[in-house]
This record gives sequence, C-alpha cells and structure tokens, in this order.
Amino acid sequence: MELSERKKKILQYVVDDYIETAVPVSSKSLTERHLSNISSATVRNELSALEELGYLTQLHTSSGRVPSAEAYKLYVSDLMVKDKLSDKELDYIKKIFLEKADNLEEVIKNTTKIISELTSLTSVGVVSPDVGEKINVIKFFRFKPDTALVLIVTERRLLKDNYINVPESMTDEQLVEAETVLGKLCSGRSFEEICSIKDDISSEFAGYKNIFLNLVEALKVYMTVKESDVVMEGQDKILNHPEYADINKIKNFLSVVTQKDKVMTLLSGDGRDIKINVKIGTDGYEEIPDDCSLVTATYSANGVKIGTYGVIGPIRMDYQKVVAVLENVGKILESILTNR
Amino acid sequence: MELSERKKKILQYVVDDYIETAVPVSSKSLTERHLSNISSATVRNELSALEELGYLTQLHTSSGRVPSAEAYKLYVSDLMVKDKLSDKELDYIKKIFLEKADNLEEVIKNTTKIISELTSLTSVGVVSPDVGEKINVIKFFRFKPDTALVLIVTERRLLKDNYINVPESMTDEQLVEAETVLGKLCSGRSFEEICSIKDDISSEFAGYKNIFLNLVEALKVYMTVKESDVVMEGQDKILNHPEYADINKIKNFLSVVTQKDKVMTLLSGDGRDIKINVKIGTDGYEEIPDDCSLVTATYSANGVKIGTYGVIGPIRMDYQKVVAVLENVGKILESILTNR
DNA sequence: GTTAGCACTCTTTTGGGCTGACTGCTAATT
DNA sequence: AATTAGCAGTCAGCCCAAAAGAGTGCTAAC
Repeated sequence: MELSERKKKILQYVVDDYIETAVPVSSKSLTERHLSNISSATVRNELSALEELGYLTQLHTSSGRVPSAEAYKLYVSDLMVKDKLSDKELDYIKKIFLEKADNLEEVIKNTTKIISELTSLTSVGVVSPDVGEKINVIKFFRFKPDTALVLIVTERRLLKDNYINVPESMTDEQLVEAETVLGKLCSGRSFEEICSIKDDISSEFAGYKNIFLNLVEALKVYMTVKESDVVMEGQDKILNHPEYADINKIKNFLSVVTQKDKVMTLLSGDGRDIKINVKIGTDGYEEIPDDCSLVTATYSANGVKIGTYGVIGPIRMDYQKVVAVLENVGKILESILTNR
Repeated sequence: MELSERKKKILQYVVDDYIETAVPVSSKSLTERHLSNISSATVRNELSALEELGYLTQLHTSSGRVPSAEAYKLYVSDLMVKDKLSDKELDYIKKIFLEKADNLEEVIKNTTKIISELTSLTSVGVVSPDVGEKINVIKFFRFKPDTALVLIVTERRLLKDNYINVPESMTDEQLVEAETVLGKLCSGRSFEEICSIKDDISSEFAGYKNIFLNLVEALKVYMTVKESDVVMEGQDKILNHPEYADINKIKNFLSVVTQKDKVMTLLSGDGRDIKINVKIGTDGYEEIPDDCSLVTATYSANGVKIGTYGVIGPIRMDYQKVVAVLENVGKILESILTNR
C-alpha cells in the first residue's frame, strides 16, 4: 500500500529530526519546525496512522514517536534527500588518496580511514577475494631449505603472504625451473581455472606435480577472505552516540567490531556490484546487534573488484551523509585507480 | 623512609583486597579477613599513617581506603607474592605456540592473543625494529617496469613489505646483477652498518649506487617501528571492569587502544631487556589515561629481540596474574624459538 | 478533513528522611 | 607506649512521595 504524499513528508521529517536530535519526535515539534501550515492535532492523527502501519513506535503512551526499522528502510530508499559533500570534504578525500596509493593494501587502509573520519562512524573494509583474478607472474623465493615464499602478480595486486613446502633435495636451479614451467601453466589464467585443472595436468608439467599441488593450496588461501584482508577504523566512534550510553550495548557492539573474523563474515556476503547496500536492524544478520545498521558499497576499477567498504553504527545514523560519503569515495577512488 | 613490617603487611592486604573487590577497604574488613589478632582501631591508626605517607586515599571522610599509584608501585616491586600459573594455563600457552609459529608475525599475533585471554585485559605487542639485525639475503623482484619488491632475509624473519624505484631502462639481467652485487655488500652486515657505509661505497659497487641508496631508504623503514608492527587484542576487555562504567573513561581508553600509532609510541620506549616493566598511572606517559597501567616485557631468543608485549588496563589490575602470565609466556616462547 | 481544548498517562526531577558503613578521637586498658 | 573499646560525626545510597513536564488520544466544534 502506498502512503499519501503528506504521510511520506511527515515520516521523512520524523526520521530527519530523530536522526538529528536522538529525541522522540512530537507532533508539536513537527509543526513548529516543518509544518507551520497544519495544526499539531492533524499531525497527531497522521502519526497515529503511521504507527498503525508499522513505521513508528512509541516508548510509552505519552512519548513522542521513534522510527521503526521499516521507516529507516523507506527513508533511505525513497524519502531522504541526497546529501552533497562540501568542496572541503571532496578535497580531503582526493588529497589522502593521491598521497599514497602504491598498493592495494594501502589504498584500503586509507579508504576506511577517510570513511570513518567523514562519517564519524566505525568503518570496515575488506578486499574482494582473488577468485576470478588472472595471474600474470608467479615467482618462488626459497628462504629456508624446505620452504619458499610464493609471489603472485595479478592485475590488481602483488600477493606475497604465502609459503609452500619444497623438498629439501630440490636444488635452487630446479626450483627456478619449476617456477618457469608453472609460470607458463598459470599465467593468463584465473585462480579458479588453475584450481580446476588440478588433476589432468599434462605431461609437460608432470615433473612438478607436487609443487603445483602446493601452489594450488596457496592459491586457495587467496580465494576466500582472510582476516588480514579486513580493515577496521574508528571503533571508538560509537561512544559519541547518546543511545550508546549503556555499557552492555557498547560491549555488544565492540565485541563485533574488534574482532576481524566477525566483521569478515559480515562483509563477505555482498560483493555484488558498486551499489550501496543497506542492512538495517538485524535483517537476518545475527552478527550485528539489532539496533545497528551496516551500509556498504563495493568498488571496482577497470572491471576488477577492489573491495567492499562501509560503516557500522547505530540504526539512528546520518544516512544522508553516509551514502554521500560512500558514493563520493567510490567515485574518486575508482577514477584514480582507473587512470593509470 | 622505610615502612614497618606491619605497615607493609597491612598495605599489601589493602591492595590485595582492593584489586579483588574494587571496593574501598575498611579497617573492619581487614581485621576480619586477615588480621584477627589486632583490633580495627589499631588498623585504623595504621591506615591513617599510611594515608599520611601518601600510599592511601579516601574518597570522602567516611569511606574506606583506596591505594594510590605509589602504593601499587610498592606493591608490585616489594609487597605482592608472585603468582604461579596452573598447569592448564601453561598447557594452553604451549598448545597455541606449537600450533603455528611459522613466521614472526604469526607468533606475535598469537602472543598477544594468549596474553589477552589469560589476563582478561587488552594486550598490545610490537616487533622490535631491525636495527641490529644481520642480513642474510637480499632479493629484488620487479613487478612493474619502474618498481621492484625488496625481499630481505634476516636471522629472525623475512621482510617483504617494501618497494624501491628502479630505472625503467634497467634490464632484468642488470637487476639480477645489482642484486648479486648488493647482496655481497650487505650480507653478514647489520642494518645499522649498511646505512653507515652510505657514502664511501667502493668502486666495485659504484655502478649500483642509486639502487643502493634506494635500498638504504628501504632498510631505514625497518629500523623504526611501523604501525604494521603493532598488534592489539581484546580492546573490549576493559568493559568488564566495574570502574570503567563511565562513558568518558571508556572513550578515553579506547581512543588510545584503537589507534596503532598511539600504542606504538607507548611501546617503542622501552626495549631494554627481558625484564618486566611497569608503568603505573601516567608516570609522564601522556598517552595513557592516568588511571591506567601498562605492564610490558621484552622477549628475545638466541640473543635476538623478538618484541615487546604487555597489557594495558585499569590501575586496579591483577598484577600477580599479569606478571605471572608475562613471565611464563616469555619463557615458553623463548624456549620454543631457541630450540630450532 | 481540520482543529482547539482538555483529560489522562507516563517519565523525570526534586527533596526529605532514613540507614549503614566508615572514620577519628578520646579515654581506659594492657 | 602501644592497643583497644566506645561513641560521635560524616557521607553515600536508597526509598518514597510529590510535583513538574511532555505528549498523546479523544471529543466536540468548525
């Protein structure tokens, strides 16, 4: 069922005001602030209808109205007016990105830093796993008799955090040969493809089957999100929100937001596209406290996914700002990474 | 001035009880729990003398006594009886370390995890910088026309987070030669030494002076503590302490303990030796809130410093436990890293 | 459909009074 | 000279009642 224009407007004002003040919104304050042309009694009738429809709740019979999770969803999708960032804020984003953007890891750190800074919320980010990435170069570097570091260059980054076992009997020359042969096998192919050719390895590569299998194991590590791919910033920002005055709530929130594995499962779900993704209330996400929202965006450059970023905060957060920040950070980031 | 034996004993009991209960300690409870042979009035006289001496304070005229920072210091250095860990706890430590100790970074993560777990406090750790480390191998890996990844193997770890610029005109063969030549120059020498030979580079190496200078810059990065060397665990643990019921205190604490750079400056100070190091109250450390303590220990194996680890928490923390954990983690860690 | 007005509900604040947990002091005791 | 019993004094914490304040819902009039 469709809401009347006036109901929409009133609901928008309620959410606006509640986000701004954190105080239940009364009919009187609405007429004073936004609706001087109609009386508070009329507004009261509308409010009580909106409550009936599930968009508003009251803490007790004589308190003002508070938006429900439903109301926030409608607000974000339909009601809210999109915010613009100031030139100062845009310059700040550009400045940070241009300062240092050597490698993907650095970029991610900066991205979450910017987002947390501009939204005054806890921000989280995760690099998309390398599933579909194409491999350019593979290199082995032996640093102990029986282990070698694996270096992999893909289109978007240099992977250098994985070790494989190599037989001690293998000479350095043989390892270089393995590198050349397996390099030939892998380059130009994606992680997925390589893992799938596991068994029917042709005779040309047969001598290096064991090394290859070890390599496949190493590749697999990059195909799922790892804790080290998760970045978090500004975990203390939640304390600036008046509704988080309760120790248990804080504890609850921090127990999610100080543990990478929890944030990981949260973010690994939605890597679909560049669009903004809003989860309000639990929405089936048991990891988030149910008075929290998670707003994320997935960025790409040159058709390659960079990662998913976003904020976690109280359900009463400044969605206008958050969406504006995520959109602009995305635009600027993508343009910087694309032009080079 | 030296305290009488009885005063020491009483002060010890006060600190013991206060750490246990978080409630100001009264003369009556002291006689009931520990001093049944003397009367509460006598204890009152002693308490008031200890207050005079600056070891105890009162919140208001009719409250029990609370230890001052001075009292905690004396307690840790002289008064407290050393705690022993249970076999279960010792086994837990060993289990975790034996599970995974491939590379130094992993070990550090585990160390802080164990410490936080066993003490129920926020724990922090930092790898000691590589200043005095001797280099074994240096390797360049070109992954863009003008940049190469620098791999450095030292006695204790593989460093792989630094890039240098190389001239695009340089062929891969030339780069390999640079690697061999500079490898000869550097291997067996410490970071410090290499940086100091900067200028009077002998003719043999003259052709690679620019690469060498870039390499020196890369080395320098490893000679100071970096944010990525800092690890933190259990930032939410502070919320279990009843004296941290105040939002502002929590905010204060978290603003330190969620920011790596702040923790970094805290820890980079004292890398002297294996001894336990206790900073109680501010003690001139403006980064810590003044109702907090920082207890750290620096570990080594085979004469090589591994890093500095410790806990940050309320001044009223269980020092017996903390010291016991730090000592035992150190012993086990050092023995594991030494025997191999 | 809108509005003024009033009764009603519920939270929050205020303040008094009481209790209980201490201490400090004094005078008596060992 | 050190210890102790006893008592007066202080202060936080709790309970309770009363008052104030903020808002709603409803009704009757416009």
